[in-house]
Amino acid sequence: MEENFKCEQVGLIDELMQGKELAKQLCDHLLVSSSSSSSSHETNEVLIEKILSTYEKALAMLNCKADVGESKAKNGSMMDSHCPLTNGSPKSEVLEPEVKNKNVFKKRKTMSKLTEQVKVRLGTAHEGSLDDGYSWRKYGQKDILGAKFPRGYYRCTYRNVQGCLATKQVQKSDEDPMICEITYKGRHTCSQAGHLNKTVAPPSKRKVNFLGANKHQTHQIKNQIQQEKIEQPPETFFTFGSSGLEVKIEDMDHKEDMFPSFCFSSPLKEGSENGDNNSLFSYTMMENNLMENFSPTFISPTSSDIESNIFYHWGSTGIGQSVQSSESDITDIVSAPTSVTNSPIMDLDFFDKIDFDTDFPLIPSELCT
DNA sequence: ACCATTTGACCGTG
DNA sequence: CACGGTCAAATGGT
Repeated sequence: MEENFKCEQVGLIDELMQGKELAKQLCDHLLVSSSSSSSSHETNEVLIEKILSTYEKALAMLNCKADVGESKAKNGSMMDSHCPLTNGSPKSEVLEPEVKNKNVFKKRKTMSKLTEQVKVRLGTAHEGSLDDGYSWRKYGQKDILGAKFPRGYYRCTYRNVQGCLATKQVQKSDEDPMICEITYKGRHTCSQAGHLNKTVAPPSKRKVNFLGANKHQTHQIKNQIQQEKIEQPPETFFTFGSSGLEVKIEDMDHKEDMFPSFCFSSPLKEGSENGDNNSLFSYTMMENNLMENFSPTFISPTSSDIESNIFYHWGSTGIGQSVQSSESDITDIVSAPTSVTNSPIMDLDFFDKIDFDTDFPLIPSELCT
């Protein structure tokens, strides 16, 4: 048993290391490509394919391991210590693992879609202003047995146009009506997700949530990431300042499908007036389609007057992290109208701002701290 | 007129 | 059969 586990772990590490290396190469390619006209798309594609394949293997191993681990480490002690990947939010008392975990393995069979649950605390904001960067269209509402509040069903706005099958369910918490539990299902295949960094927001109403990072802030980001990754809480609450949104990302199904997550936030240039306000964005990679999801919708640079950072976290738990942010930032983050037109700023520039080499802490030691 | 939301009906699953 | 999820007609807002 132990042997098996170690073997798998080694294999996993190999795959992930390889993935990291390939990602790095791809990054280099992209950087070169952006300057030279003769960009070798083919090479890039090959790299991407390799990366995807690598992660597929790694995930397969993880899934396999999870199967093994379940019976043996029922209490999660072993998994906890060895691999948060399989237990990102250890014993979260907030979660109702009963429902979620019960069918973990069953789910694999019936559920090709991934799910991710997020808790959002609503401040002054109402449900409608919950914005995760995607545009959703409500298609149903249902009273749920035993729940005080009805559950709202949303699907991607671009479902019909682009065949994007992402959906989410929003339900207010029984205990605290100010808390919304959002369950994401499926992944975005629409342009919102398909572009590495384009903000593809609906024309008006909806807003997107990311602020671009300045190049020189990369170091700062690195440092913060390094610090934060050490003390990453099993669960994290985020607050959307002016809107009063707090987001808590809980790892759920990623117990079986653990994917790296990105966390983009917009810290204030210099300590905010309200330091207690955090903003966040976390995007969890789903399935194996890395690139497809490698596209948290970015905030409109309309807030270009505000320096901001993008934090991403290639985490092991799928849990986002919070970062300080100013109220004004948050306002922008939550409500800044965004359009495709002003987003190109983020195009590929995003990668310029990221040093794959060091910023992608996709290293085994992190995967299994 | 177009688009998003609402809401009762319908359907699949356990 | 009950429940959760989805459909689609009706409704409302712009």
